[in-house]
Amino acid sequence: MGSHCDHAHDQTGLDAGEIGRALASAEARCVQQGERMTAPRRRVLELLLQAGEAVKAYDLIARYGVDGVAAKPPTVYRALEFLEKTGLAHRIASISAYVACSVGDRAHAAAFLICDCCGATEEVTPPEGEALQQAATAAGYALERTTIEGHGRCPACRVAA
Amino acid sequence: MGSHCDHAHDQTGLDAGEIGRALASAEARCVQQGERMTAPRRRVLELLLQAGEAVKAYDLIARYGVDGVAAKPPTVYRALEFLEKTGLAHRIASISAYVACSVGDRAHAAAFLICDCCGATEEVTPPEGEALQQAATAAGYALERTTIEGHGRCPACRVAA
DNA sequence: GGCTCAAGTGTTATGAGATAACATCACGCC
DNA sequence: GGCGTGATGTTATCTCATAACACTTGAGCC
Repeated sequence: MGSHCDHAHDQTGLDAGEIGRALASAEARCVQQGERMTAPRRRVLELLLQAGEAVKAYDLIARYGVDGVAAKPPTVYRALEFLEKTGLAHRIASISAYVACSVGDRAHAAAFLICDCCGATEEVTPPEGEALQQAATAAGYALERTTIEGHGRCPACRVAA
Repeated sequence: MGSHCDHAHDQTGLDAGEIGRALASAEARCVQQGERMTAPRRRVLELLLQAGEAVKAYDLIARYGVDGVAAKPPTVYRALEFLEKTGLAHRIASISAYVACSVGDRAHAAAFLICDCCGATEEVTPPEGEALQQAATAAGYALERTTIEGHGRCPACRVAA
């Protein structure tokens, strides 16, 4: 699952216990915000947590059913929309993929480092935030959300190959 | 062309003379770099310059033929790939659209401000891409390219509505 | 000139990503 | 228990992008 190159990488996915705790915590956050953590939303978040890396929407669709039965696209896209809105997941526009949020926070701006070799993703607190905000202010723009994504090679892929 | 909201905006497209000069300059750059500015590449760049804002690939496909005849998708996508490679155009990932480069430079990193109201786009020099570069270095990543896009409301759309 | 080969183009077909529309269901509220 | 809102299931379709392959063009070479 998720190795696009031929050299070894650290396992990034969470174990079952960690996933259980993350799901419980996510559910608590939802309740606190007056949102509902329904079955499809929980299932999609679970799949994202299990993957531990960015996942394509149609991969989530394919993995959705416990018995290998695929979901219908809107089921997954609606869940993703919800998870994004509540800050539990993010869309990575430059690769059209989705990833579970790795900071325990509520809805927030995010930035990513993406390895073009193995597909690993790392969420970083948006370092450009302030600089981009300044450019926006200078141009008279009222900034509402940002897409900040850096592509390159992760430590493991730099060493290998 | 390109007004998504009902209030007035400044015209952003270039006039015919400016487009002609921009095309000539682009061609000169290509020759200098040992690249060829062929007919489909010139036509797609012309369409981007005429639009003066971000354009969807299939809008370019539809507008490609002088007599309203659409191009075939690969024709336009290949031209876009070339224009991006040479720094004459950029893809804006968060809205799956393309825009002519507004800086006379050769291939370079770019950042954008995008108005969610009217679709206007403004290219800004990547606000000290150093911040993201620093985060990458700290995480051990070798950064190769960046996607930096800010969404919000342009000056005109802030005033109106 | 004429050869050769790499880069570019035309064309068909298909793969991948995402959403519109509408019927039905589940839950909180009074 | 009835009502209304939000969520879900389902079908169909739309948008975005590329694979594959045949053909053409143009620069460099002899």
